[in-house]
Amino acid sequence: MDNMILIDIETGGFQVEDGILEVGIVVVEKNSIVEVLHIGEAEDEELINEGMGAGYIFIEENDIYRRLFIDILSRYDYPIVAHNASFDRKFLVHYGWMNEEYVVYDSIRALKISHPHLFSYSLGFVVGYFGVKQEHSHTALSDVMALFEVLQKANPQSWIPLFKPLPKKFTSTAKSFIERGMKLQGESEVFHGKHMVFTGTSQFPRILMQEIAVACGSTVGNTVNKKTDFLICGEKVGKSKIIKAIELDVPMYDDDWFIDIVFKDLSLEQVLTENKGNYDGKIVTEANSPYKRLHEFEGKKVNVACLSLRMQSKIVELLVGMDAIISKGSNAKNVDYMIYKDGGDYVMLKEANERNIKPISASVFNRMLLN
DNA sequence: CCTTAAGCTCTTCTGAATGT
DNA sequence: ACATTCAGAAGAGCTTAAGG
Repeated sequence: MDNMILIDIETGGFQVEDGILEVGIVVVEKNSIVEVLHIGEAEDEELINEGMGAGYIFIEENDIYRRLFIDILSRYDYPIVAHNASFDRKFLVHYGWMNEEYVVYDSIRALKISHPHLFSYSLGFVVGYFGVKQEHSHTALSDVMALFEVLQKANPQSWIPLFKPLPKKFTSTAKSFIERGMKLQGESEVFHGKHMVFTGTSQFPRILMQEIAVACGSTVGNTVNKKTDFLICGEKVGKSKIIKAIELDVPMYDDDWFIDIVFKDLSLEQVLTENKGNYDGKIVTEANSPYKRLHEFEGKKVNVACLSLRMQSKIVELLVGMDAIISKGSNAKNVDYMIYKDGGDYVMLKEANERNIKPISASVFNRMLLN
């Protein structure tokens, strides 16, 4: 993507009501920066490099700044790119700084496609992975400049725009009820000897609709034929079944008609079932692993500390595969290497040199595995 | 020829994970 | 807290083969 408007905002919190403190903007044309703009009003100069908007006043309702931003968008009209763009978009749309129709791309998504095997895609991590120098992280302009550098090095080719925010999904009580499992109660002969076929989606899953029909004395088929007495139609009906029903003069009713009749005699009882969950750790064999085996860790003691649990277990798994000896905890002294979280400022890091420990950030380790 | 059901494909739904 | 993605599961339709 040749032209884009990179942005980053710092806010007062996670919710839109928490307001906007800083906006950083970098306009890019053909891989070069053509305009840089920082919108923010410092209240305390000493705090402004602390990050997360510290030292700045709230500007979300300031019309001069809002116009400044809108002006940039109208002058360039390039797509907006941000790291976790939906977050920035939510704030900017809420305060009328941009229209929700404006085309927005998420750089995390693009980086996931171009570099699929990173441990993390947070800005801090990718900055480390691509060896970008950044002094003041979590300040709007510094972050957006760092994002520019990262994108220069990563050069992602696949950009998929964010969609417009979707309205909240409608979930009826009936629907959430059925998701936990149902048991049919009562007896009925209301459809005794009949043969019926269902099409489309209904308030209840097809299998339950069929079960209800059977409980009422009916038989159930999958295709309409001359034995069929009724075709029960929900939403999004099957074309072929409708055509066949018209052809064979089979009466068609909607699913409400069916439900009204059967629930005069029957009732549904909720049955609690366990959520199965569908997450099973994938088995990664050495043959299909994207990561290299690094022989320099073989038989060495490696300390892993101050990492997120997910990243720690990933790194430990890889190191164990390399026959390294793992030490956990943040006070290991007698080790050969330590792998630490990017951007962390740890006591052990400072002492590493005099203890003859080689420190490696998680992003650099990630890079070693993929090079 | 007719009916049934298995098997395939496509879509929708879901929980978990992840970012700020 | 919330939006979003991901990947697997489930739902539904269509096609086809088998059997009467």
